[in-house]
Amino acid sequence: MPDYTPPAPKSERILNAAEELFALHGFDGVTLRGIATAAGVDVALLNYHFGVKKKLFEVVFMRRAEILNEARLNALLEAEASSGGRPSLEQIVSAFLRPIQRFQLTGDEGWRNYLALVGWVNSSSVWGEEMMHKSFDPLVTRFIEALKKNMPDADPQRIYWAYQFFSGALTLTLAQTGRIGRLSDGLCRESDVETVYDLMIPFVVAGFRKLCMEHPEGGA
Amino acid sequence: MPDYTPPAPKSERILNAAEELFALHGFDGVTLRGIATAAGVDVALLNYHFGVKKKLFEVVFMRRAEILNEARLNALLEAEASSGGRPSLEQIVSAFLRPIQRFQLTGDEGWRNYLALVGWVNSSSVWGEEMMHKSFDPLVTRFIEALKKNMPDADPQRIYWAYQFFSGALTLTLAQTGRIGRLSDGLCRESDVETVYDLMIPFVVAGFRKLCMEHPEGGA
DNA sequence: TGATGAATTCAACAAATGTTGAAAATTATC
DNA sequence: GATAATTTTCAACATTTGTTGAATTCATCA
Repeated sequence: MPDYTPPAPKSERILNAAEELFALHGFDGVTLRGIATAAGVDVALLNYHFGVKKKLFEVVFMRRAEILNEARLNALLEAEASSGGRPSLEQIVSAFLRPIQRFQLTGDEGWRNYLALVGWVNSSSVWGEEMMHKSFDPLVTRFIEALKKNMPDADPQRIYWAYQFFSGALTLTLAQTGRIGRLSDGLCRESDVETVYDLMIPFVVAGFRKLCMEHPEGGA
Repeated sequence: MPDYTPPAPKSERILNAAEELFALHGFDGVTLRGIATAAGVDVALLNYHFGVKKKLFEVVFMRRAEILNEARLNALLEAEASSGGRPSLEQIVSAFLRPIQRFQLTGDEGWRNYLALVGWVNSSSVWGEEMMHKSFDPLVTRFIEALKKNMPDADPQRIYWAYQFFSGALTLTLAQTGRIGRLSDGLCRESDVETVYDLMIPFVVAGFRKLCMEHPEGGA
């Protein structure tokens, strides 16, 4: 007989339904009534708990961002600790990706939806920028510092660009568009979380090395 | 005194306005009245020329797809011809990217908007899939065949995944989110089309090499 | 039990949306 | 220059949208 007050389940059902629908259709493609129906509550309850629509979206977006940021930061700190402050490129990139994989491997539908949502927001030109900046850029800046330290001779511009390519490769995969499945005629599945990061990490690391650790005149 | 009948300018103004607004806000974030106002025409004209909203979007999306596909195919054919049917990895990747750069370098606002729109659709889970598939996958399949031929010993799965990462890196950059500018504090600008492909090509080529041309047990 | 406050639903609002049919204007054809 | 066809606008429609205030249910606790 636990004596804690269980959190109001309906407000969480709203957030979960909103998470899924926003991930599928984006901000403007979702109606408050659609969320309410999916959550099995009245429309007015959304306003009662979370205010206007945009505020609801922000709550959904921030809810798991902090958890993910903390997991990533811990992974980076651990990599730095276990390497005497000199983590390898693989370790840095892995610290950025493996926590995501861990959350996906739990099978939690919510995390899958959330990560697809991040993929969506990251590619959304107008107001995705503000939200990505506020919720992720502090941590990203920390990772980029680690990259700069790992490659002190690299042109910072190249590190930023390599990160941009890295970020694009990641977020497209998170977005769960199903395109690679169709393109490969079922040979590859985006849901194959077990192996995708085993491929993404070497791909990205090789790109970083080429871009940041070789001189431009390095050969054909 | 030219005797050709000039194409109805208003229907093109509609397409251009729609192109820009869809690229900025996505399908559901744009209203027909917003497009009509931006184009300086009446709302009903959109239905008259292009039918329902989704049809208008498809026209916008297909309009430049064929041009881009043709330019890319020609670039690939040229690379194959100039190499005796054995283009290098750099040549294949360049044939995929340089035509995009060429269109961007013309300074044509329409192409910039269109390419941002492609970036948006590519990351959009639900109905982006169908449109990307119909308009781009035939050409993409052709490129993947060239990649397979270039790396005959590679596991096809790895080629598809490497292409997925490639595609993500490209489309995030096309999406023009402005994020890298903010992250790098103005050091890098997405609009710097002159140099971004000079970096993207070696990044991607190195990733392909690592993933598809080395044995999995290849070293730490 | 009864009273207080929070959580939830009901009903409805004004505004905006996609779409359409008829009228007006423009262009092409003879 | 009259007629037909195309293009464009006008005005309005039925829905849907986000949002809100009042009413109702539920939980807490003296």
